[in-house]
Amino acid sequence: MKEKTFDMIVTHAKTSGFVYQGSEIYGGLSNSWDFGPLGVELKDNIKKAWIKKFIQENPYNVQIQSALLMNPKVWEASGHLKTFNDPLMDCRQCKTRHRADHLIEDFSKGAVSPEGWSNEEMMNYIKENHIPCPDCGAHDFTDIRQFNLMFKTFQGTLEDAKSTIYLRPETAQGMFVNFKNVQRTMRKKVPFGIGQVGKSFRNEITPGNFIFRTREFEQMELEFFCKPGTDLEWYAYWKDFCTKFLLNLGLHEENMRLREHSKEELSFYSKGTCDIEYLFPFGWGELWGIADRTDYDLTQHQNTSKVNLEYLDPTTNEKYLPYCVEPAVGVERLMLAFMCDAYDEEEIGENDTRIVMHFHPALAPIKACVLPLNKKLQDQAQKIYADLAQEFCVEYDEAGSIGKRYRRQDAIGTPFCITIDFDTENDGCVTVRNRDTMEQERVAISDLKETIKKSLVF
RNA sequence: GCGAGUGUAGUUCAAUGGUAGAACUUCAGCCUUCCAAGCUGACUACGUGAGUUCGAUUCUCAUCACUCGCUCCA
Repeated sequence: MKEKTFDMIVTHAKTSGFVYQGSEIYGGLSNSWDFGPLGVELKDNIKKAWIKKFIQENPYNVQIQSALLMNPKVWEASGHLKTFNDPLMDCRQCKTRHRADHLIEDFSKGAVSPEGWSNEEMMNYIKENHIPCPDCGAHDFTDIRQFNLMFKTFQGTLEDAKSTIYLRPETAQGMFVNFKNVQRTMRKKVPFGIGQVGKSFRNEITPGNFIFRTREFEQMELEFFCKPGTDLEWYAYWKDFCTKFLLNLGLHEENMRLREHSKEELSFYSKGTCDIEYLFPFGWGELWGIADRTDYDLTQHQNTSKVNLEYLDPTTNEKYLPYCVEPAVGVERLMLAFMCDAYDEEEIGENDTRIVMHFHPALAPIKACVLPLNKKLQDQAQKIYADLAQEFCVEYDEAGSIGKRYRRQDAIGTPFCITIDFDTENDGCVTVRNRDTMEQERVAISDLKETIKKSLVF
């Protein structure tokens, strides 16, 4: 096996129909990506897998789809308007960038907390105290510039401050504001979870690493509500659940690790957070964040909205705000991990290589490709193709030698190649060739669907 | 946003102050009875804009995009 680099994977994704650069014919748009036919299938399969395991097969959870545009009060309550807003300044000498509030905190060794200060106040403090650049020691900062990580837009046609709204920076708040609706209408008892798959937008200062960090991205989040005191149990449960989910879909264990956040690293609302990390070719990167958010979010919304969000436990008659454990993962990020994990460039024989994407069949964009050994067999082959296409995403290919067609499917991760030969008409069988083992097996046409179906279980 | 670098077919690479060659890919045809065969042919590129020049893909500037680093990352 050849060593795989990130470049190889990115190139392969771009040239084989998984991902295209966004708005490419206009010179692109910074860090935007379009998903090609195969990319959409892969992405959808990942989402379907998540929904299957987290919602459909799970007795506790239901899913919702909340609006991308929400009342701005939501972001006031969640803290996003405050903390998604960074005062940044550059050192003109060494060209490094710093957060003004961090400079003040660090300089005063925590004695001064600039929380709630205006930019002028921070700027004045930095000047009066001659705070140097921590990297080069110079006193030559640019003015503070405010970086808001939320995408702003306007509701209605009038662009004034009153109509300012934001694209959601996470899907989670949709679940919190609908906590009561779901609990009541679905007659849910704590513990229960609300999940959502949907797009979020963040004006990241530094996006990059292909589709790893983008400004527009899709999340799969679960907000799991439980009785205070049982949260740590559930926290452990979901950590384990997410890990197994990835392993069952074929992610290599040696490329995964669980990293518990240190106390200093924890978000202000969180009692415990851990990341499932994946070893990308560019290094370890966060894949799945599992956080014990306590009752922070429901408390915030209850206080801001003045709506009582307490849950009445029907067996004990206790009233309380449930605690919340949140496993949150980005779809594109997961997709990238699966692509990196599946990518392989195999050397077979002398001067012969093939690119293989070893996707789990449930994730593979194309489940099978139907190939007539010879063009004379196309009628039979097309019939089989049409039949399979009713249930699965399959392809038909009659161009080039059989070996070449096998390789084409290997490169996009198709688990099965179904070859129709001159015996097919007599014995009703076809050759099924396995992507991973390259082995061939005679299978009756009537058993094809079952063979494919079996492989999709995870 | 700042600093450094990069920008020629779909991909990987050439050449050149007088508008560009190839390999692979793709497509069509011939051939072909299970792992990138062969033959014939076809499509396709100097990121964009301006300047210098008789003439710019080549030089200059701007712009856009990408890569790396920094700040950020619920």
